[in-house]
Amino acid sequence: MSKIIVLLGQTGSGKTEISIKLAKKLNAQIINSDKVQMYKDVSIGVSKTTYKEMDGIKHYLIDFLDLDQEYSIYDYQNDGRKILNTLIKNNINVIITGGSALYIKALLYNYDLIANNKTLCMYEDLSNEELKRKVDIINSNNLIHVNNRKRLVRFLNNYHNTGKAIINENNSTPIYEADFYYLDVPRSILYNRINTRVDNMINSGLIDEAFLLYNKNYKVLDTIIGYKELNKYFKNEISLQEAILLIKQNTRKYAKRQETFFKHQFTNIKYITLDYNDTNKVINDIYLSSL
RNA sequence: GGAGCCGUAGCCAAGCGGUAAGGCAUAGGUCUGCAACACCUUGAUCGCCGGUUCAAAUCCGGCCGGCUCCU
Repeated sequence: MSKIIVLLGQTGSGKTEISIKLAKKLNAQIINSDKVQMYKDVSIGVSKTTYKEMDGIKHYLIDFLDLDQEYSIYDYQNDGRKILNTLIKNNINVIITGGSALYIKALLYNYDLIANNKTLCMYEDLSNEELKRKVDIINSNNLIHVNNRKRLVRFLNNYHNTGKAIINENNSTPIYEADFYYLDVPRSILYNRINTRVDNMINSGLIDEAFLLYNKNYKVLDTIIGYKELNKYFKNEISLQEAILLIKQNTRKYAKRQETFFKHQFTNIKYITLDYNDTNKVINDIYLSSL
């Protein structure tokens, strides 16, 4: 019977290396669950796992999307489950790793997602208060904050597309049996790693990579850390120094959000303390605990 | 040596006599669809000393520190 291991960890925690070494040990294959790693043409800024780093381990759902291609969490759920089912059928162990927790949830839990559930109406003529009132009428138990316009709009679109007033119900039943591991790294160490990683990205040519893509005007690039800040620099809105500091800061903030979200969403997590001087120990710990 | 301006939380900054706006950062948190998103919560007694006043970050004097100009 194949095992499913979910390797959680903040950006910069070292998931990639651990996942590949673990895959070798478990004879497993890897499904990527990081939204930005799915895109082609961005590599330095997203720390895309290179072919060399993969070291012969089969990876799925990585480096396959065009930057202007639409791909929703619904698509991911579908594609991911197909792959997962095939691997299970063939008795192959699988490791799921990546920073997009919501994608992992949608993949492994009973999330009812509907195809083509697009945001058709932005409700630009309504104030936050008016939007909130509309949402309250449809579902008085919703916990969406008045100021969270993006979520309010999404709720209303969702309702009109599906007729469902979804509020976080029935989403915590797992469909697949999986073990969750969280690479626990002390805040100060993680932040140092993040800061030096950004410096390394710059030294490895991130500016050139970003500039090339900047000229092609892909909209997603204004949402991806590393590219959105450099875009501001290319537009002469900030200096290079400011852009670099912003990249570091935004990455740290993202890591912080990941931490709260992982801990909040996945209740059966096993925490693994990471010692960077001895990563083999971590791999061994996970390996033994997964048997 | 003289003249002027300035000194408010880690940073930026409002207030100009009635008991410290706001923004950013930090920290904590929320979360079913563009999720590396969006949102919530979070702090000081105002350079120091003295004076005036019922009351001073706000007025006066001295000192310290910074900036600009003049000789």
